[in-house]
Amino acid sequence: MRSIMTKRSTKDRILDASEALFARDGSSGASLRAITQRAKVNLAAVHYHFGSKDYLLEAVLARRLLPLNAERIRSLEAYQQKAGRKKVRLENVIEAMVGPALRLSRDETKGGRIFMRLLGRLVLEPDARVQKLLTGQFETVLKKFEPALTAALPHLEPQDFFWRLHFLVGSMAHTMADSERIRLISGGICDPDDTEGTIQCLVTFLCGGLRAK
Amino acid sequence: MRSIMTKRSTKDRILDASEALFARDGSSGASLRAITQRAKVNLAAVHYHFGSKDYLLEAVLARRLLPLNAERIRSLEAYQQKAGRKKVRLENVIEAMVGPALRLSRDETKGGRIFMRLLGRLVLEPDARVQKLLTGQFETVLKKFEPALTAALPHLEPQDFFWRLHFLVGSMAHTMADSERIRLISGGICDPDDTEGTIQCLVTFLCGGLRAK
DNA sequence: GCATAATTCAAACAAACGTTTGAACCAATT
DNA sequence: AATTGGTTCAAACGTTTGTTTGAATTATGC
Repeated sequence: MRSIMTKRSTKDRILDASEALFARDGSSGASLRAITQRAKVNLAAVHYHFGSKDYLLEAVLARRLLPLNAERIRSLEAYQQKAGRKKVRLENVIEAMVGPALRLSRDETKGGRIFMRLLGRLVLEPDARVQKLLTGQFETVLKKFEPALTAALPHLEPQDFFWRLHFLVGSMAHTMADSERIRLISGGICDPDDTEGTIQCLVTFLCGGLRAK
Repeated sequence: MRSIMTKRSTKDRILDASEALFARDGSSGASLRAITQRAKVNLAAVHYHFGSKDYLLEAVLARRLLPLNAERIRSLEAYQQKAGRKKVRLENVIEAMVGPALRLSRDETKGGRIFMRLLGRLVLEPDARVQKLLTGQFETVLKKFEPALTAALPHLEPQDFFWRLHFLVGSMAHTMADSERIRLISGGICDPDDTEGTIQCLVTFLCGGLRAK
């Protein structure tokens, strides 16, 4: 089996269906019955493979988030190596931060905007377990990026530094999570499917904001 | 009645409790039983006064959103009047856009961060009725702001213009909705309770980003 | 103070929820 | 061929859900 007609496993089918329905209906709005029906899987399979609905949500997150953050760090290290003993340009640091995330958010074979919409929703969900998982992930990334960022922005006071980092996260999250509204509001002028164009546009905006005044 | 010991009406008590629980648990996670219990009101009162859970959510939104957008437009018009026949500075246009929203998000007597958290959650909820209400509100505001914005950013091509507007919304929404994480991540350096400081910091960042390149 | 309307109340409704159970199935090992 | 361990299945568990009902209560107009 699984040679050419690669039939996805029960676990994967549940993860895919959960990702889609958690994103569309929220973590409490999506029912296990709807999920298992979409996955063409028995209702009890969720508890057999994941233990509970909460653990299922955790698994959905971990599947995408761990590779994403690994890729961010890998990308930053590549820029650092290319820069040698010089410091990395701000544009490159920001690209390493938002590029992988935006590429993931546009890669439909890896959840794409579906997962990003879910992520956007969960950021504001005060469920303790989810919050711990998310902020833990973010702090891991921040730890790696902070030296390069402060080096590229030497004149920025700590207070402004963190605030602007906060604004950065907002722009990035909003762009990842909500990719169709921009098309609507711009009257079709902006194309969120042009991933690299979007990234470049976002990086320019963010660097302008970070360097301001 | 209602002279000094101003006892809030059943309707208002329901709205307040709904706002809090919709924000904390999501629009499907918050149950009418939890809401009516918090409001110290009979379960059937929701259907008597609002018709259904969906209409209740609409009422919760309308109560804050209509005055907010009116205030934004009022503020922009005040800057326009002060500028006379000269064009309004970008900083002032942006302040008129994000200032009222951030002040509302910090005004606990008017829902404050509770309402903003709810708003942040609903932006990503694809429920048709909610989406129509939200984008309708935003377009009303955008119609009023677009001339002043393009005048203040004459060198920006339409595509960049709309993208950066999109990024602006993201930063603003994230700052309004999630006011405690910044304190945590900055290690206490940033104080989201300093509303005017936050606004100024955000305006600086956004103007830098909008003017970039 | 009576009649009429507006509001509140406890109780019940069917439907949907997450979770559990125990038997059935299937692929491999002995 | 029998046995084992992992997996799937239909059915049921007890709660909780949004909503409805009809009577009780309170406020309003005359």
